[in-house]
Amino acid sequence: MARTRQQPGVETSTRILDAAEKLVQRRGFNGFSYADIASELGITTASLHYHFPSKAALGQALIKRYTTRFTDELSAIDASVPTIVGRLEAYANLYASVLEQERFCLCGMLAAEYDTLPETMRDAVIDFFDKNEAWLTHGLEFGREQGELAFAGSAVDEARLIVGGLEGAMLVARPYRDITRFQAAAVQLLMGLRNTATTTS
Amino acid sequence: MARTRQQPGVETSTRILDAAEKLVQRRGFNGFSYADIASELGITTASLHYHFPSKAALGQALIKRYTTRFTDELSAIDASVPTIVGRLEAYANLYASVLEQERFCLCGMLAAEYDTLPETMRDAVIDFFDKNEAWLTHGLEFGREQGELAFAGSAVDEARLIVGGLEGAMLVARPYRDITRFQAAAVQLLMGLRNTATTTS
DNA sequence: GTCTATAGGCAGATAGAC
DNA sequence: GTCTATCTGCCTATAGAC
Repeated sequence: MARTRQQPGVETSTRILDAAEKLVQRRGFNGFSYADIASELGITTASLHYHFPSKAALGQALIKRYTTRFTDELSAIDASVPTIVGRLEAYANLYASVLEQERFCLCGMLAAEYDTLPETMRDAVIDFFDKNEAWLTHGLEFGREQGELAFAGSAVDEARLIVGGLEGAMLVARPYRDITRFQAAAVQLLMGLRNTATTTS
Repeated sequence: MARTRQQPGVETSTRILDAAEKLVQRRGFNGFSYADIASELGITTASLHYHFPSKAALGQALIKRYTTRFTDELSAIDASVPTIVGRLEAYANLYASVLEQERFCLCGMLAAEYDTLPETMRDAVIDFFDKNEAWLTHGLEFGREQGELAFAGSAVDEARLIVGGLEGAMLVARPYRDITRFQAAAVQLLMGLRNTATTTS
């Protein structure tokens, strides 16, 4: 019915993942069916099973691709943004761009549904959060050593506060359809980290 | 099968709401069925429809009861805890007690599933967050006037940061089955509000 | 790779007896 | 209020033709 325009050069498996990703981020893993993807792509559900034999397999592939894309973007930030404050802002903007598409973080959504997920998907969700936490922790430690940042507790706790804070801000902002709620929270979470004591020009 | 022990004095509708509430908080509104409630209570799904004609009606009743109970607890905090810092700690403990039962906030879960919910449930979810925000905003403003609290931005923004921060901390802590992740985030969110400049004995 | 056809199960919901 | 019986529809998944 509401089929998207054909993209001749794109692999069918990629188009399936794109459609499924959007559906999970908006409706949850338990809130969509193979029929939803099929109607959007103009193929049958039987064809979907050729590419992804089970919904669990599709879900696992979804998280894996999402995590890879995300960590690639983190590497790109490291390579292009010199300051830690700038990197943290770029990190928050990754979340903001998801919200702008009227979606929730894929793994935030799956964290809510965690109890109902197959084991392989659970492990992949944890892996996503572990990698977020590791990247942030490293950046925060480095920023504090450099004197660019200042915060009271441990870098890990600060990293977890940021991940949870951004996920929660997205979660609550979405029903209100108000991106400024997220933006305000992101600013507050990151502003307090700036070291205002020392001289960094 | 896994039927809970009979509670002779408790209304059936109450027992239905209790079972459904637990299921939604653990598995989501799209992650449970009438059959789940029926087997837990030892009655049939047809009986459930006598008490709640549709799943949407059950969901709406669920949120309404949850919100009422929550606001009652907020009133009890106001009546029994003198300091604003103490009230905020008690507020965070409401969330912590949910997590201790291996559950997610009912409305946090429904916020994730928001796009799939019937209209009446959506409005009730928004109402829950509005009431949280209003109570916090009032407390924060009062605390700042009294000199007990100190924070840079507006009270509303600070309130929204706290709601989102606690919801997100719960969301991420649950897959890890690690309550300390939530506790650490809660402490960090509230600690920074203390006014360390003036004299409050 | 994609299709038709279909299996087998579970979903929410209703009618009507007790 | 709770039951049995049943409806209709949707779900994931498979077999086998093209």
